[in-house]
Amino acid sequence: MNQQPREKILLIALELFAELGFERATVRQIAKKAQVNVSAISYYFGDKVGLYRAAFTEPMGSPKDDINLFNSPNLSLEQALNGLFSGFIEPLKQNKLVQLCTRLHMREMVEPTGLWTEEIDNGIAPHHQALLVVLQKQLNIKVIDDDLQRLAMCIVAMGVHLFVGRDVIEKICPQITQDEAALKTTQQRLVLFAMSMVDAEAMRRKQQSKMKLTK
Amino acid sequence: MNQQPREKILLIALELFAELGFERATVRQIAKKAQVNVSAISYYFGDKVGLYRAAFTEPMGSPKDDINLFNSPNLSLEQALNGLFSGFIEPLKQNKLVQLCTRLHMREMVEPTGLWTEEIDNGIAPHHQALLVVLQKQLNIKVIDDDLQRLAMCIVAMGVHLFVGRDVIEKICPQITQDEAALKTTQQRLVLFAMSMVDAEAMRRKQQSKMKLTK
DNA sequence: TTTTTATTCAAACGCTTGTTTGAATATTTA
DNA sequence: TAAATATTCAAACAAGCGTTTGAATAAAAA
Repeated sequence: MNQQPREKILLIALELFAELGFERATVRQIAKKAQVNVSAISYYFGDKVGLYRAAFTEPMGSPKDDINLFNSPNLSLEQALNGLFSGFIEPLKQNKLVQLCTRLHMREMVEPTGLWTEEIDNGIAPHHQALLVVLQKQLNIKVIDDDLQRLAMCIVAMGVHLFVGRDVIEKICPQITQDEAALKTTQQRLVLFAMSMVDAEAMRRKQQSKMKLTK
Repeated sequence: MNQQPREKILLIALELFAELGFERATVRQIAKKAQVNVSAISYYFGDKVGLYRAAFTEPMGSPKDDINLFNSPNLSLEQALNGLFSGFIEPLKQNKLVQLCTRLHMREMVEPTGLWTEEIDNGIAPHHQALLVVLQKQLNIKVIDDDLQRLAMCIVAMGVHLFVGRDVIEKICPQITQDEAALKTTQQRLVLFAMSMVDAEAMRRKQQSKMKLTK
């Protein structure tokens, strides 16, 4: 019976950290809701930071697999973008735990506790790099330049906004994420828009090089 | 000499609230940095919440003017989008105070204290509505539907991401927002991408209605 | 069973928080 | 100048925080 209270604390902590943030969520509150004594937290996790770290790290499986969703060499641009955006869309329809995890991660963006910089290095930066390579291939560019960075950033922005702008979306247009059908359509639109952006960038580069030649 | 200490407290509070958030920024810290006694805060603002409210509200002028940047009836789509995105880009190059205000506002998105919902109603929703009307005109649509909402949301997402994704941008591609020239180019790209998205949506609608006819 | 280990618990600790107090000082008003 | 008002200040307050304690209890090992 070692696992039971520890896991219970961990889940409740995840909930409260995600909902309230690190400071607002108190250890007494967590202990009470998890129906354990306050000291159980120190007992199992050392201190509050240790608990936060565990809640932030443990529930999520290793995220190394899903990078292949848009990284595989023989993927079309549309397939790659679908893989990219499904990474944003899927959590929105999956179980509560995943939602809590993502919410906690989003929280780290504005309220960095230090784990966020690790997350950028280990999670986001590789993803972004993979996307850059996909776009680089698609646009047939030799070196990754600032404009490609801009394109990539704008593409991921649409996915990120589904989480970060959740409050706004729920107030202004909750329909677009309310159920699985709506989310599916939303994903299709994201892919469509991203592809149109890639096209626009390709066109712009063509015109730019033409301008250089005539000059 | 009534104004001096009050304004000083207000500015320091804005800085610390923006940097640390409401909880982490303590009144003692604010008082010390503003070189006033702790009780001066209660004296001028009642309590910490009152100070936060003042720091959140007072420094920003009324935002009713800039909605016309993309709302005026005789604007082209490109002009309207330029107006929209300049609202995101300008703060990034303007003085520190505006940056602090926007950072504080962004903070409210993830760490809502209640002022955020007001902000959505009074600031964001009207802007979004205005954008919807612009897009509606451009696409020649009778009623605003979910897909138009998706388009609008994706467009603003690119602007929002410049603030929300600041940490990521500064780690992965700081060049795209580092100086005024880079920001100018970034704004141009945002407009370009947004227009391509509008085009894509127009095309999609055309094909969709064609599909319906043939069916 | 006895011993050892693991877990729970109420209580307390030290610290920081936001806020208040009441006297001291500066400023304005009469 | 004298009275009244506005502002500053060090000190204290109660409350909540994360954490620790040491005894009580449960579980496992001998």
